Parts: sequence; C-alpha cells; structure tokens
Amino acid sequence: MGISVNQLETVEMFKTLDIESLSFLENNKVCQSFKKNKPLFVEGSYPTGVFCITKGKVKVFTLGESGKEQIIRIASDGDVVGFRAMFSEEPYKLSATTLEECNICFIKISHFMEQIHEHPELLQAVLKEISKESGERAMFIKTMAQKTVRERIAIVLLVLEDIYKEDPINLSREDLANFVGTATETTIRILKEFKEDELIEINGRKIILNDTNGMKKEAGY
Amino acid sequence: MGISVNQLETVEMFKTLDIESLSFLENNKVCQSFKKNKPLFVEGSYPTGVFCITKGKVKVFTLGESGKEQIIRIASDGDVVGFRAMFSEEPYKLSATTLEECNICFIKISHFMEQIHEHPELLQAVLKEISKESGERAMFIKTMAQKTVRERIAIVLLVLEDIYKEDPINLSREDLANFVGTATETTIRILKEFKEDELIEINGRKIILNDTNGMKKEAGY
DNA sequence: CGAAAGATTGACTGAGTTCAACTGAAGTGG
DNA sequence: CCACTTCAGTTGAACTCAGTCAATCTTTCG
Repeated sequence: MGISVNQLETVEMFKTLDIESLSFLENNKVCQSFKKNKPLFVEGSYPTGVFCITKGKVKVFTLGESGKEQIIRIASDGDVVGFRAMFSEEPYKLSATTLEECNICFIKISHFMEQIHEHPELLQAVLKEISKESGERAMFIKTMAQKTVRERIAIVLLVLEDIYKEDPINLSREDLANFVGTATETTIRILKEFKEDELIEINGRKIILNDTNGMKKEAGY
Repeated sequence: MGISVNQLETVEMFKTLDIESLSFLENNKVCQSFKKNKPLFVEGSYPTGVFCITKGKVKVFTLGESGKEQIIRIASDGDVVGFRAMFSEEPYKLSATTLEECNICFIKISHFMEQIHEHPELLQAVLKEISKESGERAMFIKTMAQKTVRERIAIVLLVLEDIYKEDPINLSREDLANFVGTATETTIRILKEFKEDELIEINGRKIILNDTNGMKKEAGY
C-alpha cells in the first residue's frame, strides 16, 4: 500500500484531463495491491470512492436469490469501477471482486467530486462513460433474451478476447457460465464443441481463440 | 404542432431547474401530437434532440436479427427519452415508438446542451438519471439470466403497474412478450394462469392487477 | 360487412437444466 | 515429500420449461 506516481495516466477515463488535475488525483489517490478474490465493494453498501485498476482483472457482478452470480462486466487495466452508484446517489447495486492479483488506486468521493466540479471535461468523460455503459447493457439485455446459450458463449468469448488481448482467457468455468447466464455444465459442453470445431484451444482453464471470424459466425452476427 | 407553455413542469428531469432555465427550454421546445405507432427515433440514426413526453406512452426497444423487438423500457408522462445517445456520442442503440396518442415536446440538442452548460443542476439531474438507468439495466440483465419466464412476467406486470398507475395495463400480448423476452403464446398461457389464480383480471388486451402481493410472490422476491 | 390483425389453444419438440457420479489438479498438514 | 482433502472440471442420463408450428377464434377497423 502507499502513494505512487504516474499510475492514473493509463486510466482511460482520465485521458482528457489536463496535467494539473491529473496530478491532483495522483496526489490524492491511495494505491493498494489486492490478492486474488478480494472484494472491492459489495452490493447494498454505500460508495466511498472510485477504484482505478492499474493492473489485473476485476469481475463486477450481482447475486441472485439463489446465490448465483450474474457477471455484468470484467474490468481490466485502465478501467474505473464503482463510480455509477456515486452519481445515482444509491447504494451499490453491484459487487466487485478481484479475479487475480491487482494493483488498484482508490480515489475518495470528495476528491473525485472536487475535480469533477472544477474540470468540466472530467464530468464530460464520466457522463460519456456511463452513457456508453447504459447502451451496452441494453444490448446485453437483448442478447440474454434472444440469443441461444451457444451464441451467448461465443459472444462472451469475443468480448473476453478484447479484454484479455494477447493473453489467453483465464476465468473459471463457473465465472464464464455466470457471465453467459447459463449452467457450468452447459458451458463446458459447448466449449468442448468449439474446441472440436477448432475455434478455440483449451489449456486447463485457459482458453485461446483461434478463429475469431468463425466465432463471430457462431455468435450469429 | 406548435409552441405551448408550462408543459415541461411535469417532466421529472427538469424538477431541479430554476424558473429561468425552465422557461428557456419552454420557449425553445417544439410540441407535437403523435398518433399511435409513430416512431420518435430509430436505432442507428443520430440524435438531434430529446423527447419529453407530456402525454401518452412510448416503448423503447431494440431489434434482434430475427426482427424480434426487445423492449427495454416503457416511458410515460414526465419521462424524457433519447438523451443517452447524445452523451455517448454514438448513434441511437435503441428505437422509440408511441404506443398510443402522445403529446411530445422536442428540444434540440443545441438548446439542451446550452442549458446543461449554464446550469450544472441540470447536468447533475441527467447524470443521476443515466446512472440509475444503467443500474436498473444491470438488474434487468440478471432477471433475464436467472428468472423463469413465469417470474419475469410477474416482474414486468409489477413494473407496468407502476407505469400505468390507476389505469389498466394496456399493451398488446406481443409487446408484453417482447418486454419479458419470451414468445407471445407463452405470455398468453401464463396470463391465463394468473387470471385463474385471481392475481389479475383480463378485459380484452387490458390487464388489471388484483393482488400485488401475490404477484410479488410470483416474481420471487 | 369483410378483411386483416391480434389473441387463444393444442400438440409436439428440443435446448438447456438438474442431478449424480467420476476425474483430475491443487493445495495442505503431518 | 507424500497422503489426504478439497475444489474445479468433466461426463452421462433424465427431465422439463418454454419455443415452434398450425389451427381456430375474436376483435378491430376500413
């Protein structure tokens, strides 16, 4: 834990900030290393600040009555999580947990809001981010309602490819299933088919996409 | 069509505005009466302004490949639709169509943005609105992924009860199905069961909720 | 009044869930 | 370092919820 410099530069949402306000945030952040499977925040509690991921992956999810997680988003380096609840003035509707070891900078609400009020371009960036998010979620609703499980698995693999970039996709089968919105067993069965069709390679829990175009066909676009 | 006064007072999002900026919007709005089934905007096109509903209901939806609509929201008197795309600087991801005869005030982007920049409280209200929307959509994703069709129909009926208030719910079976994310036939069958269990009354296409608590049980809360 | 659209019902089918058993990998403590 | 536990991953089989198709009935509206 501690204060360190020049970590927020990589944060997408802060790209539009001038040096002055960026360094204000830099000076007021608290950076911390998180082990795997550590919660950043839990649905129902109230936000105290925002989390900027500088290294690692975080799952953002919500629990159903049965205790089953629905993953809404996998956040990665350069992403900010937990800012939505700040502006809706509600408790968190979602929880966030690290998927691997992470470096995360925490910025207190008061400091973040201070910069927002002084720097309209940050507000603009936040508004744009939340607007995009809301639009993507509408599309996700449609996907859930209209696509088969097979198509949804293909879609999620394509989304994850973007997030994991060069690296193989590295999620438990259960997390994968909870992102797709299906049973773990179904996920495993369909992954096996994709492997047999040479769309992916499987090394233990790691998945490598071999044929992005083929996968897009599976996704039904 | 034409200009008329004091219509925007009923718009929830403008409640925080002072008289001065409200009257600016009043003076720059264009009010229009829309017949049933008229599109306000279509996904893929670019926003030119926002739509304030002063009378009537509007469905906000997106089309799947098969041509099936997924309804994301039913907007009503006092709601503003079509502002999300303005801030994400993208084309519309959703379409909006009137469900009945509507009175709708249109405010051009330039006028809306002008007020936003001059009146931070409007920006605050917009940000809050979009944040809430995004949170609700995350919950909707979970509902789609984890709830049975029967539960989802109950949930949608409860949502619609809030929107239609005193009036009976008045949607086609197809629209209802497209909100729930299911087939029309399934919707009809389950509505019949709810009627037999005396949770609802059915008069043609109109539905009256008799037993809100019973319906909440069906919704699984 | 007649046509067209929307609502309803029945029969059938199949995608995906659930349950149960088994395998393999990864820790963990003696 | 190995035996033991534990958890993730995998496979099989049975079952069921919900979708599809087709026919019919009802309402709406020109």
